[in-house]
Amino acid sequence: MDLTWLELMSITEEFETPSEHQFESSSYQPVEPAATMGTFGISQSPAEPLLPSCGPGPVTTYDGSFPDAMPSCQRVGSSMETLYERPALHLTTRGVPNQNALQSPLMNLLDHLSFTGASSGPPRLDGMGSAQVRLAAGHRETSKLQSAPDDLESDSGLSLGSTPPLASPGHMVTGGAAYVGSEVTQGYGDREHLENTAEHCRVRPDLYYPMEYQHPISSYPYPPASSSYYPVPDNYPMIQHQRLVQPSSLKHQILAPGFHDLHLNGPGLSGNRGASCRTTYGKQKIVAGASVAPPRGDSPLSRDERRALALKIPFPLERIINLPVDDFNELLAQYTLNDAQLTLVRDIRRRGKNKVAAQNCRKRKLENIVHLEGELSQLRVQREHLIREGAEFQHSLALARRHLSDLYAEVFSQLRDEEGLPYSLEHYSLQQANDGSIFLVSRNAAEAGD
DNA sequence: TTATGATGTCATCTC
DNA sequence: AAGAGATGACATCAT
Repeated sequence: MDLTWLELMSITEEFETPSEHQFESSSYQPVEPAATMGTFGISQSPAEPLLPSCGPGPVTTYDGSFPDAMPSCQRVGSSMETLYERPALHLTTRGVPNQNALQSPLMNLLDHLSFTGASSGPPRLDGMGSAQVRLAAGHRETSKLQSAPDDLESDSGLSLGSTPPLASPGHMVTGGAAYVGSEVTQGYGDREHLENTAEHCRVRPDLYYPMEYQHPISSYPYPPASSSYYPVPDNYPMIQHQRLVQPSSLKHQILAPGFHDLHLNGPGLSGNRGASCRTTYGKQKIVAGASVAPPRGDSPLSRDERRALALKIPFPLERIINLPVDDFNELLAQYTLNDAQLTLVRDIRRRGKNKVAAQNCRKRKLENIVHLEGELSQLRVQREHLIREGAEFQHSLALARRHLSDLYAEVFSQLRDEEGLPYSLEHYSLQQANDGSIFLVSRNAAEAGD
């Protein structure tokens, strides 16, 4: 914007110093030097006060369409465009080199503002097969991964919908198999229970509700809000969505037991199972991640989710983040939480809100960039119009001067014949009285103060 | 291996 | 004073 403004200002400066560039070598030279070389001096600029009489009235010849934003320019251009001929092409295009020179950095600037939205494409999941094999067979490896410190894991935070889940049926199947293989042997063999668990955890994407896109599985029956980490928001309508796949199901199927157990049985009962969830996640993440990491938006558990799980936070993260402060405090009052839990809950709330704020901030930033890009385009159009009108103005001005010179020579010739003026034209200068009258004054008299 | 974009998080400011 | 939102800066991850 600043650059464009400077360009526009530079144009006005150009207009103020016209004859240095544009017309000094033009076809009007035989006449113009008469006015500029002191053949006769004009103590007041002759063009402006005399121009209205130079032609039979304004004739608008410019056929371009000007934007509304520049009416004054249009008026100038049309009023100055008198009976004289249209400007030559080399006049109207005079600004082009400047324009190009100035456009280049602007275009370079805009080149960085690419909104192609080129998606990175679906994640590669071809490594999941091997990951699954290892998940099913590698208990030793699992236990090794179990001990991985939490802080070494992703800092990706909550997945509240900022990243559109990427569909991967294979991903789902593999994840489900991994879950079944590891959890059935730990007491989750009941098929109905398993289905309920998977279904239960599919509710998790309702955390996406503040975002623009929604998950398709809202048709699944939501469990009571107090029984899941991922309840449906209180005021969130049940909307049928059209997505055909449920890309996050791997995460939820893998993680279902721990969460389900936590909230069905209350805190304190899910230790090993929660650990098995983390183990499964950790194994999937590390083993599969080496070659084919799961999509970021599909990461099994966020750091805060894992921490909440570890500290047995007895209510869902969604409520922690999205409840109004009064309701949130009321929620906290319903439970007896230790300091660590309270700190974690408040951190989760702060981070969750800030994450949404950051998303909004970035969205606004992009919108601002798009808006400024549009303004820049408009300014470019205006600039081109100004350049074109400036050239036409210069042309009209030159023609007016030429006309005035001819008129002046003609009048002087007439006066000299009628009044018997003793000197040639160059011995006189023009002076204008307060009433606008033009006087022919002898230079000698003028110098003498007469 | 490096560059780049997307996203989360923290610190800080403002309201 | 506390909470929430906005935003720059930085880290991390995926591509």
